[in-house]
Amino acid sequence: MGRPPCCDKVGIKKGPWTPEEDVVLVSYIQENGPGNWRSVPINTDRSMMLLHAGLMRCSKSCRLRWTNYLRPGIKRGNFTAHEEGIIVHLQSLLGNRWAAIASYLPQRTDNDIKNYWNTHLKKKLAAANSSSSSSISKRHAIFADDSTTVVSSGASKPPEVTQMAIARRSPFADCPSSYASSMNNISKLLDGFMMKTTSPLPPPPPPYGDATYDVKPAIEVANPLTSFDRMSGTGGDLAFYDVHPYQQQPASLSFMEHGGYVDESKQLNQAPLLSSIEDWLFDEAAAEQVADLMDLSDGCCFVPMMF
DNA sequence: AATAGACTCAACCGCTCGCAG
DNA sequence: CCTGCGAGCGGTTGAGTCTAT
Repeated sequence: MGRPPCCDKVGIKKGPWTPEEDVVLVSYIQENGPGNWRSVPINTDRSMMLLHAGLMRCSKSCRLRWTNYLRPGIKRGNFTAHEEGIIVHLQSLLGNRWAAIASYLPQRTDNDIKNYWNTHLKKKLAAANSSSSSSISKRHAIFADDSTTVVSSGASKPPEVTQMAIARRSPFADCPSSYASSMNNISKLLDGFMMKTTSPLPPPPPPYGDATYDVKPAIEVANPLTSFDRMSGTGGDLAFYDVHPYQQQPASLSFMEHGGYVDESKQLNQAPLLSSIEDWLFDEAAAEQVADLMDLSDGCCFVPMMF
């Protein structure tokens, strides 16, 4: 079962992406838009090879790189206590459906959330569980097994319905504006790339959590990525994500037109239907219990509309 | 200072889903 | 309805980094 891997082709590069490759991919997406992986230039070969301007990567790898790293609006670095609470809350509800969880935190990628869960939150919850059998776990029977995929709190509604409601309630309109868009990261990256043409050693990309990496730099006029503002519609202020569930007001659609978050936009058009489990999801008391369980009170910024 | 072990996270792999022909 | 293909998802891996000894 399953199809042969798309990257078996001889000559297709694998492994870490170089800044040069990022630039090539970004340039390509600037021209063709994200999500058009099917329509990437195919060089006489019907395989999924992206052979654009010398980028020898398969489309799968390109898509992953774009969605997990280069996509505009991605927040990188430390997860806030608020985000942790949301993730724990949603994981208990949806199980390891990281894409669904990520749809509620559009600035985080499913990969990022998955990694963070596996490396941080799982341990936190395990420690909390071992120390005390909390009321939250009793109430919802959710933290006993990390691989839980079905919530045992009596939800009869299909997960996708729940997802829709979750997506409708995106709290992003309330998110602080301190998020760094990956556009800025790319801008930095491009700076490095361009400097490379004049200096032998471009500055290495700052490490995770580096404040300078997250602080919005001035995007140089000469930077080809400046047009990302137009493409993404964010204008650098993440207006794209400003989707209030009840306003039903489409955010900037230019990015969606290129295939970004189409699912969410579809979901937003669904009629609101709140099950009891969804009520629980947004139940303030439940969230507080999660926060207590995880001891997330320090610097916590639970958004009032959420919790 | 050197080394081993633990940790992190970007990227890959295998699979399913959905659509087009 | 069947088949093939691209997109997307979740699990896993392994190289790089950090920390403890």
